[in-house]
Amino acid sequence: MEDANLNRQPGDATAAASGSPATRIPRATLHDELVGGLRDLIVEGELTPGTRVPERELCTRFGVSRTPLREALKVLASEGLLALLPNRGAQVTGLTTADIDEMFPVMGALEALAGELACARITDEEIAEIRALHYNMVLQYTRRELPEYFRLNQSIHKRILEIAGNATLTRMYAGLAGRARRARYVANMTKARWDQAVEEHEAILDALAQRDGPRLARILKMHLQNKCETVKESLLAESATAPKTDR
Amino acid sequence: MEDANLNRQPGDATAAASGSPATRIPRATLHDELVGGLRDLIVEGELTPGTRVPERELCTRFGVSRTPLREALKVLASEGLLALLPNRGAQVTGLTTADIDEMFPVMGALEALAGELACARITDEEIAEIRALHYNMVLQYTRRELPEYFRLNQSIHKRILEIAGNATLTRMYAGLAGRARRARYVANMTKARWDQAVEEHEAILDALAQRDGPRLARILKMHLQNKCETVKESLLAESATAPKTDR
DNA sequence: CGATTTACTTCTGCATGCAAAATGTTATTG
DNA sequence: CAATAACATTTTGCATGCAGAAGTAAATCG
Repeated sequence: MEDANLNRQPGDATAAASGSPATRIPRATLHDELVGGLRDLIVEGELTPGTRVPERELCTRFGVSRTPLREALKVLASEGLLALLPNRGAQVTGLTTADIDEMFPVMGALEALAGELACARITDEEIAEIRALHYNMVLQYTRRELPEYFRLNQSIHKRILEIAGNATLTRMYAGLAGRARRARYVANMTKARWDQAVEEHEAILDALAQRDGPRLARILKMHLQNKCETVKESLLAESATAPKTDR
Repeated sequence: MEDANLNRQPGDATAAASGSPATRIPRATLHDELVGGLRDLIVEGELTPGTRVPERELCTRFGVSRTPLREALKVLASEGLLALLPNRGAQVTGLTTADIDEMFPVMGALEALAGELACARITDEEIAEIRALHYNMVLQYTRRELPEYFRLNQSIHKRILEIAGNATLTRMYAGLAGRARRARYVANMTKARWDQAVEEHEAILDALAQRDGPRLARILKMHLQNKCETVKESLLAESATAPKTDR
């Protein structure tokens, strides 16, 4: 139906200028495309927190006019990824440790709920699926393949959310996780933290396999608490090496 | 029906500075004003679910052009209050019992977290404040003053959220509560449900006063479960009397 | 010289314009 | 007379235009 290339009619649609990681997933509508594309730019860190969002530049980048782009900015602002300064445009919000301290307890509560719901609904096949993901993840852990480990880790959490079968829950969690992901803490995770995370994931798998909802909820809540600490450590370490202006 | 024309004047639009604690605060920017105004129209039920949102009409109503109005529509769509149909504009989303079944467990998890956090932070003065709200609410209950009861009820829940001191949590909860409020179940609440709610609120006050976080969490979770049933009953009753077009 | 004022250049926020799609209405056909 | 076709009208989605605010560079003054 639509080209991944977003060329609009008038003459000036300057396609991808400098090397951008690009957005490969074409959404249904231009609006969704822009929201997704911009969100990626923010999460990937291509737009620096604290700096003004270059509206015109992004227009040429995506090959659209300001109207749809600004619509996307408003949406992202409502998600908390941007801050709208009156007469001063949009600004990427930074992640402070205070933000992390707020977000992770909420994510913990949501994941705990997801765990409980999932235990009540999970099929044997799904348990097997999670188990496969888990041991693949453990494999990457032993190989010290951080990126792949991280990807599988995410998959497991995402799959539990899906199994919980609550779209609202999934959406709320995704919103928070999207914001939290900006911290990109993986790079700074210590060995001890990594060991701990894997251990907790063993317990998660176990509780799931036994369909012990309350236990899984407790484990997940704790798991998120530890993740919170990991992210904060990473954030502090990063701000120590690269003292950027945040917010 | 009243006109909500917001006249804009350049240079004058800056916020009403000197901190006046007015109950009705006009939002700082036009964008926020529109988002809030439209959200009210939806929650109040003035825009019927399932029907197309009359873009042009709303423009004249609010006295703005389509650009800022459409920006607001996109935001409300991202909140789930509207659905965007490609080339067919926006449509107010209806609340099905399935939606309710999804939303209330999430709200329960969030309120439970809020209760735990609040117990750890609440001051004696705040306990006294909640107690005052509570017994005022009970008074309205004995008077069968449903609207005022409902308002105070909301105040208590909101206050607990505030005391929890987690802005992210408050925002997420507010988003869900805003959507749920469209059910306007108050009118259809049975006496039994009302009695039960007041009883549970006694327990809430008690747990708060004792700063028993885990207990408060349990109570709130249960409280929300019951609220979920109440809302669904009301929704079914309403759809039986007024069988409108769904979605 | 540093600080302020002034002139100029973006940039933001909103209004308007326009082509394509959707919708509504009348005409036509079997 | 139901169904379809042809046309007119409205609506949507995006581009563009424009006044005013914010930012920037030059000029003036102490």
